[in-house]
Amino acid sequence: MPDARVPVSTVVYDALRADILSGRVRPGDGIPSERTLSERFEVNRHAVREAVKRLQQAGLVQVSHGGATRVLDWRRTGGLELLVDLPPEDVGVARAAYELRACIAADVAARAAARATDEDRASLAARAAAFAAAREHCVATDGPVSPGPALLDAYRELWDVLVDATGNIAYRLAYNSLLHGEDAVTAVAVIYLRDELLDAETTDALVAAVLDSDADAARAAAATLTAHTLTALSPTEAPSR
Amino acid sequence: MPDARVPVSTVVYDALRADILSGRVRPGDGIPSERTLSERFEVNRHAVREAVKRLQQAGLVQVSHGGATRVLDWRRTGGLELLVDLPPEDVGVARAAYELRACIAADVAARAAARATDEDRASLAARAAAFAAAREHCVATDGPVSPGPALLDAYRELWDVLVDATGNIAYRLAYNSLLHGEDAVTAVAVIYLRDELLDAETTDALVAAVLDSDADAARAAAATLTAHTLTALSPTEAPSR
DNA sequence: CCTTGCCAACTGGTCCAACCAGTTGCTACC
DNA sequence: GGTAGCAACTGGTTGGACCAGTTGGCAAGG
Repeated sequence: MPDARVPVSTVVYDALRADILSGRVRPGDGIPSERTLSERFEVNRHAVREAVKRLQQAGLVQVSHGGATRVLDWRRTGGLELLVDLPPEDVGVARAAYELRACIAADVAARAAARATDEDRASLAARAAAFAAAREHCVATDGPVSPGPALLDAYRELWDVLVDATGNIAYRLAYNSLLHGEDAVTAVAVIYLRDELLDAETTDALVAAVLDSDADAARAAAATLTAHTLTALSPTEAPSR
Repeated sequence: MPDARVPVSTVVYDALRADILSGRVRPGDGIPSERTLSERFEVNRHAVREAVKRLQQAGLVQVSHGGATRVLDWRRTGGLELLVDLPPEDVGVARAAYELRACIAADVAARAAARATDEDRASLAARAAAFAAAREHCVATDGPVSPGPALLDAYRELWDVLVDATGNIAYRLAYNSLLHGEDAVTAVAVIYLRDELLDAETTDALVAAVLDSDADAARAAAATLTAHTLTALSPTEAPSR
């Protein structure tokens, strides 16, 4: 049994973050004082302080010396890294995330096609081959119904190269934010991404377009691929706000 | 004179973060022990711990009990919120950020046109009027050469409404990440955004398209607007990676 | 009565000192 | 020479104390 020692400050952080993101405490509310929290969680005040520092770093609370620590409106002050902390059971959140991914992916494909270096193209070809092999193996082993995590990993590595090939650090960081913690939802991600992962034809077209420096074709292929997943996520409904 | 008291933990955090983001310490390197750092910065170990917690939260370091704290490759592990912490003098970073913004803005415009509620449309009309008024005032006061921060604020509020109208929390958070700390660079942002801020015709077309639920026209208008700024940021060069 | 000023009781910020709990590497024993 | 174990690191946690801002009520003055 993995003991999975979790630092007490992390316990406090997770609890407070969950209270804020779930709306149990509302923006403008004050959170209890550090001394009160340290009693409530039965930990030392220093641990509480470390947790509060992290909340502050995440843009969830505003701390003021002498005054109360207030909860901020994370929809206004939070950064993209909060996305993976939102309640994963909310399919609206998932759709929102994949819409953003679709938007960025199309641009990434186009810019990768326009800017990829020879080195990038070589990496892309290698990853594409690995992905194709994984797909073959997956279809042969699991059948076409349920692609495994291995295929998803190979697909991610493919996009990894594309993102790097854009030479744009902002795309890179946004991509990181969208992926962080996705390991926790890999199981469900595979379901949503099924059609996208198994569309070999369009994937090949995407790779070919990038290798051929055809930005428009690359963008179109990326759009087609991501559309599969958006369709899988209740296409007719707008995501919850 | 504003004393601008900065908590010591923030001083340590800023120093360590700068060392990492600037590359003075490389991924895989170990950072000095907490006790060493507390001596070096002449602060208490708890202050160092709070700083390290924030570094950990930002995805810049990996802490392991008993072992050394190692620097991570922030280009792989960092989130979008790091973007505004990157050296602002690097024009490549600015171009990367505005490319991402352009990508998202086009999608935001299209989805806002498709999904805006009557309430959203009313807000949009109000903000559009306020922006137009600010532009008139700006041109009359400062001349067409240098739009002031007030115009930029009005423009941001306009986009604020559009982002909310998409009903997509991911767009909202990404938008937040792109704006955070931009106040620090408002002066330079105004220069880059000049042509975009003063293109009244296209701005009006964008608002009209959203009010008219014309997603394609909204996307096109947004693309035209953001293209102005990308052109201002050395259009012929790819951003530095 | 109302205003004004001060002080006490909060809040967070910082420090010291100690100990617990993992990791690492050298050393001394087998 | 191999290995068990001890020491000397590392981070994790605790307690207590004090400094430094903010807040609100209470009392003295108008």
